[in-house]
Amino acid sequence: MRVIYMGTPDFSVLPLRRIAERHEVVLAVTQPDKPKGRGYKMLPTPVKECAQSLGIEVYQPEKINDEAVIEYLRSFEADIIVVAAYGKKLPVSILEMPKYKCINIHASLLPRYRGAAPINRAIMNGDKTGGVTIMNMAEGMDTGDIILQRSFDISTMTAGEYHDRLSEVGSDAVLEAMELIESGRACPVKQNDDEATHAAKITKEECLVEFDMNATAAYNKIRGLSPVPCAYIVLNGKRIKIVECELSCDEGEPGKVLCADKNGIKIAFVGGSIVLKRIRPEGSGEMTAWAYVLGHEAEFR
RNA sequence: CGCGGGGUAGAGCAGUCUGGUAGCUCGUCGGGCUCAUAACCCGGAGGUCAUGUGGUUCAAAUCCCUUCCCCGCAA
Repeated sequence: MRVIYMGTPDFSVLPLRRIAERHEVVLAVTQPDKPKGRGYKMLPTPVKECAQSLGIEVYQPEKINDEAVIEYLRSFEADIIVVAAYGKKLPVSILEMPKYKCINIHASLLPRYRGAAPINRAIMNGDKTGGVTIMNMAEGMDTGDIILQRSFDISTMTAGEYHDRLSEVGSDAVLEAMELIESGRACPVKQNDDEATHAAKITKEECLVEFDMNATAAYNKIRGLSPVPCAYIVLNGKRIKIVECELSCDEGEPGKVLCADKNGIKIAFVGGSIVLKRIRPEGSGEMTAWAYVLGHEAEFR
């Protein structure tokens, strides 16, 4: 099939590669480069980088809902448009454009976790099962009919691990869905809107983990925010991001450091405690919790 | 030139303000104690203090300047 692929972040890279192996990707649409990162350097989006390395033409319109842009897309005469975390809402004129319309890879088991941050939210809520959905795109946010879903256990994953797994599973699923569509065997199923939940964007304020919360909830929150944007605590006045931690049954006065040794830094929460394993102190890179203790002995005596 | 922190032994840090023999904890190597140990005791190795044949000085990790790299914030 002739495919137009639309996507932006890392999540969208693997599906693009896989699709390009089996189909003719005639254009990759991605967000414009923006000055970002330290020193406001202009950085290409991950999808742009990938597309260029594959020799696929890249298109980065500022505004997607624009007559000239839409005409340009139409000129490629694609059979299908595949969208994976593009980052902007598409107008109906694009959704209806190709013969096989637009399909989307969404990182949740719809109708749960429609919206911006399905991966993080699923882990933060302590879900046991997660997965990916391939659907026909509709006007509403992630409301399209479901072509197929793939689910798996996520009860011990971090958001980062879940993200990577979703990217793989999503790649296989989208190829399968494309086969179904091309052979006319796809039978999309309507979503049950009553079961829909919304996965709101993560705010910075949410990343602060306070000691008066339940230990299990804190554990889920930390996993759900790792490795980005990354949960943090304030210990001895310093912000410390938590990359990896474990749950422990030991109890104590919330906020108290129960022990700090080679296993990590154990801090009491409500109804249990959290053992910090790998952390990222402010102004410094990632290190083991024990290494941090060695360099800040006075604080842990 | 968006704001800020940092580069000192394999790891994490102190020392820099107030220049004057390079320190701490861990690891590592050797030895000891022990039924035994990740515990304890003794000893050792390991640094051109990121960079510059830079500036100031009798003397620079420390003060001034150059370049490179890393990180946090913000987007």
